[in-house]
Amino acid sequence: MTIAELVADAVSRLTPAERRVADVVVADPQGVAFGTVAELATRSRTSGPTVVRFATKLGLQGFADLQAVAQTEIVDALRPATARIRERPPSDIVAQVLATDLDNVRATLEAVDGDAFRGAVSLLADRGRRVFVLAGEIARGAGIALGTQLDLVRAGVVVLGGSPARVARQIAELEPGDVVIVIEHRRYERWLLDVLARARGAGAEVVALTDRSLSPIATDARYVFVVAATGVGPFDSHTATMALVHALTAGVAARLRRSAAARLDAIEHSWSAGNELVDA
Amino acid sequence: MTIAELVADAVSRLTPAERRVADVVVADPQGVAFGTVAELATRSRTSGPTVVRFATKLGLQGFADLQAVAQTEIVDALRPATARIRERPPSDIVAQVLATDLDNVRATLEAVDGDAFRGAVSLLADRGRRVFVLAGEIARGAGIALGTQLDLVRAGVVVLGGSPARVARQIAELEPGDVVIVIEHRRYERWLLDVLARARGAGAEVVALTDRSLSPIATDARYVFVVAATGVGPFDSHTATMALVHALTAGVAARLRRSAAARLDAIEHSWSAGNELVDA
DNA sequence: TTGCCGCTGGATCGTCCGTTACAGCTTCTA
DNA sequence: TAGAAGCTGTAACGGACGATCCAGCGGCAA
Repeated sequence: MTIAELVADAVSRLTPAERRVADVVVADPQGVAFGTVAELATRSRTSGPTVVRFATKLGLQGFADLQAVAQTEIVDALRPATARIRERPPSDIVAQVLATDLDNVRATLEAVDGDAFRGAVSLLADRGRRVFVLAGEIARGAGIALGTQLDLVRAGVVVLGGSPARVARQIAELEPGDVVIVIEHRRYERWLLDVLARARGAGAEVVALTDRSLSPIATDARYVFVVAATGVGPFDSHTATMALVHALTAGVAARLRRSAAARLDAIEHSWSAGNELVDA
Repeated sequence: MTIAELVADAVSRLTPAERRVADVVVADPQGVAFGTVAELATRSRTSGPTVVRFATKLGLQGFADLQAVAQTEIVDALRPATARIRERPPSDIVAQVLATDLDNVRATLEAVDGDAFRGAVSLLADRGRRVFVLAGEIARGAGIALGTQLDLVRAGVVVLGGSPARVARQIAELEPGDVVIVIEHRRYERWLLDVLARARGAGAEVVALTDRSLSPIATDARYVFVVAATGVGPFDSHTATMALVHALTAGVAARLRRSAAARLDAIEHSWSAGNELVDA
């Protein structure tokens, strides 16, 4: 039962003063959810008792009940399409993924702070700094996508991975000012945290893509981007991570326009010389 | 300033009990907006004073301030998403990626044919068939994501890659009925087409994720999924590919529910035995 | 004009809230 | 091992809240 419906049912039994309360309530249910009796009384130019009587006329116990209804209404409205879809029998997985990932992408990119984005792009586009991509097992796909694309527009990109020994060797080359971009979700892999700590100790600038702002990954990171990763199955979704990678690489490419074009041309030339691509 | 941002800024200065409060607050900002100090204290297994101290550590006057921030956040969130998108300047790359990738995901998943999806899931969930993931340089990130997640729910998953010799050796093991899932966009890599032809010759069932229905990848494939890959920068977007991977793995996990759970438990057990994950 | 009835808001009550002071406890340090 | 510093919850306080009581007011019929 929404507030509007409750009011509509009771409106014929309301006194003039109560009707003024009803007007205010219907026009601004948020005022009921967050406000007090006194506030509502003032806004409707009535009094506390009138507001309480209005609530009881709707069939509720008192103002507290009315407030609870208003709050429930807001929570329902806030619940993303995801939650509503999830309540249905999971017969159509594709539809669920569609709703979930649209929410994920929207939430993730809307949460991106403009300054942080520009800052991260600047770091990644600075050819004086090398870039180390550090991703856990489950985020490795996104990490490799990022590494691959960055590598196409600038030199000095290293995707950390393989054996611990190999990672140690790779990280040993890190110099102060180099960038570590780390992608990892909760249940953080220990080796990854170790490598990250070592990199920080060596003076690396850290850019973090993670699923919670409170993650240990985000601690002391220069820039943090929180990724929405709600998954339909047993796993997190990495769709939003990929969208963020898309944004970052597009940003870097835009920043490096001239030199990136030259680099792409060179790569292109090398490919066609080897006849390694088919255009069909 | 959102609550998540405030918390992120202060998290390093928080005590353990305060951090428990932070977890609850970040996980459920609505609880702050509508709830009370006592409620938050109970839910975070702390006390009233700890909750208040937490609020002051965020730079606020007290809990009342924190609640006001939470309420503002809810009011903002209630405004339609389109209004928020339009607040960004059109030059903003993040906004462009948001619009583009939302379209990509929607177009891709809406174009998925139900029968093809069920058929592909059946193939991938058939533990009698091995699964070979074949992805080009550009799509390797998505391929690895698919391979990693499939590997968590079933055995016999191989991500083809590395040197041509290694791929040749891997593909030599392919038996009729095995599944090759290929992910590649236009300007197809020659070696990939070669491998694909060889696999088909060996009796593989082919599932293709590609950017055009007329692609050589799609020819003679058992099931084809066309991915929308419009990119903002110089590169294709792989966001929609990731969404499709999400759907496929969720489908396979649902189909293999029992055995997948057992396999996940075993993997989980192995992880925790090695103390390789950090939960914080 | 008088008496009645229902509408309305001021005044008051009890409760619960957020806040603060303080003491017990743990954990480092010398 | 003794001491100090910091973390944490209990207890108490002041204030604000919703609910209730009841007097005043206006409209209406006789």
